[in-house]
Amino acid sequence: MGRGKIEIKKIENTTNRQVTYSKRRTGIMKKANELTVLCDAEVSLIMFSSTGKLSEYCSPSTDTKRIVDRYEKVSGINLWSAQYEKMHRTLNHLKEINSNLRKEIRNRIGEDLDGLDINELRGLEQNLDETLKIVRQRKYHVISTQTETYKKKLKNSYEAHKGLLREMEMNDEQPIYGFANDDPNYENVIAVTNGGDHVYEYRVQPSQPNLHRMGYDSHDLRLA
Amino acid sequence: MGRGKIEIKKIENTTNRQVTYSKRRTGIMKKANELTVLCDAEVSLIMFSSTGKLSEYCSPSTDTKRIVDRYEKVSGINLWSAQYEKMHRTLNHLKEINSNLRKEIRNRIGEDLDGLDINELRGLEQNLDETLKIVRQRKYHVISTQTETYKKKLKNSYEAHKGLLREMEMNDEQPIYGFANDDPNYENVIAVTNGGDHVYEYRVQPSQPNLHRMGYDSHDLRLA
DNA sequence: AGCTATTTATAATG
DNA sequence: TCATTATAAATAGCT
Repeated sequence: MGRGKIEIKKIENTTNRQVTYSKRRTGIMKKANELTVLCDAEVSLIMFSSTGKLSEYCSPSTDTKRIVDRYEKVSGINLWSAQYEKMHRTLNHLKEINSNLRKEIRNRIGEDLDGLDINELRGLEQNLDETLKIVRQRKYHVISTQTETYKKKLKNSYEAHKGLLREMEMNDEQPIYGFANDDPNYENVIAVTNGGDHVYEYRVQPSQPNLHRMGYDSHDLRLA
Repeated sequence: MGRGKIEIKKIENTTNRQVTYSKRRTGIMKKANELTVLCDAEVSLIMFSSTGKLSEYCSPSTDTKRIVDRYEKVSGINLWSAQYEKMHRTLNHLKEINSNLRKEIRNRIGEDLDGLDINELRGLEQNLDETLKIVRQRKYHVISTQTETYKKKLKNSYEAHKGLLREMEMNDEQPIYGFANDDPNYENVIAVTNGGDHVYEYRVQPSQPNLHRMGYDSHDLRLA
């Protein structure tokens, strides 16, 4: 429909193409609107020119989002909402799990115990008792491992020192620095480093037990 | 463009409207395709007739989802993906929290202690110790409350019995059933009910401490 | 669904 | 980009 018939294939002349795009874009939008009004239809028309420019028509009674939603439902083609729904369910599931986890932790720091019956309380008590034993075991293990390390370091230090002294004695036969005897009891030195168990028991005791002020980090128990 | 000019307003005759819809639908889809080919454009056209029937055109080089995604990006109008992105971030955040909560619970049941340093172990130990005290306190409170209730019930029972006996005595002056004396020690009866603390301490001891087999429910600690 | 008179869209041009 | 116009294309009314 014009001064001459044209073949339907890409217009290679850029200017020409853009002019044609502009004219036909207007035309198709007019057609879309006429379809909407005459036939009581809902139409969504989205166009990108070859330069990337966006043009849009949508029936005034609705909006693009609703059309696309309806399109998804009717076509069964799954653009987003199914994924979205699934994610939403996952999200709520996770929230519930987290809420339960927080509740359990609260119980395990001695809060919200009112909801537990006598059997649950007994179970929790025994459980805490067992855990306490395990934690103490672990603590003693760590302490003794550290102590062994210190002992070895100190022993190495002593051996090195003794070696240096011998070297000096060999050089001028006049020892100046050295231990009082040849068999120094470095176990005694270590005893000070090791101290006693009470050293490790030192803690600030808040009047209200509050994990957040303590060395062992508790995660925020409020709901996210 | 037809035998007569028509006004652009809703066609009230249903048959007529549907015929016109069908014709113009074909027309606009042809236009959309011509625009795509001639001008190298991307076009998405979604139509719903007044009867709810869906028709669609989309440029062959792409698909509706990609067009709508691009539409969202370019227009800044937020149909799905922004919400989707936001939800995705929330989901990951929740997963992280979940993981941390599980880790904390594992620590609090004596697992995965290898990752904790000596200070954290000490904190955890003290914390568990305090919680244990609170739980025991709560347990004793529940036990004594229950005991009080039992005492009251038993006392009421006894009073009722005594009342009945008096009634019978008044009726035939020949008591048949009754307590051995007028001041029965129902405290003794209760002592059996109450038992001792050891009664409540009864628990199965699994060789490997495992919360799942125990009375106090622990939530599944695997990642969801 | 076809036909065709007529309207409408638009290609070429200025 | 805008206006004009000759012509192609779309389609309203009819069968």
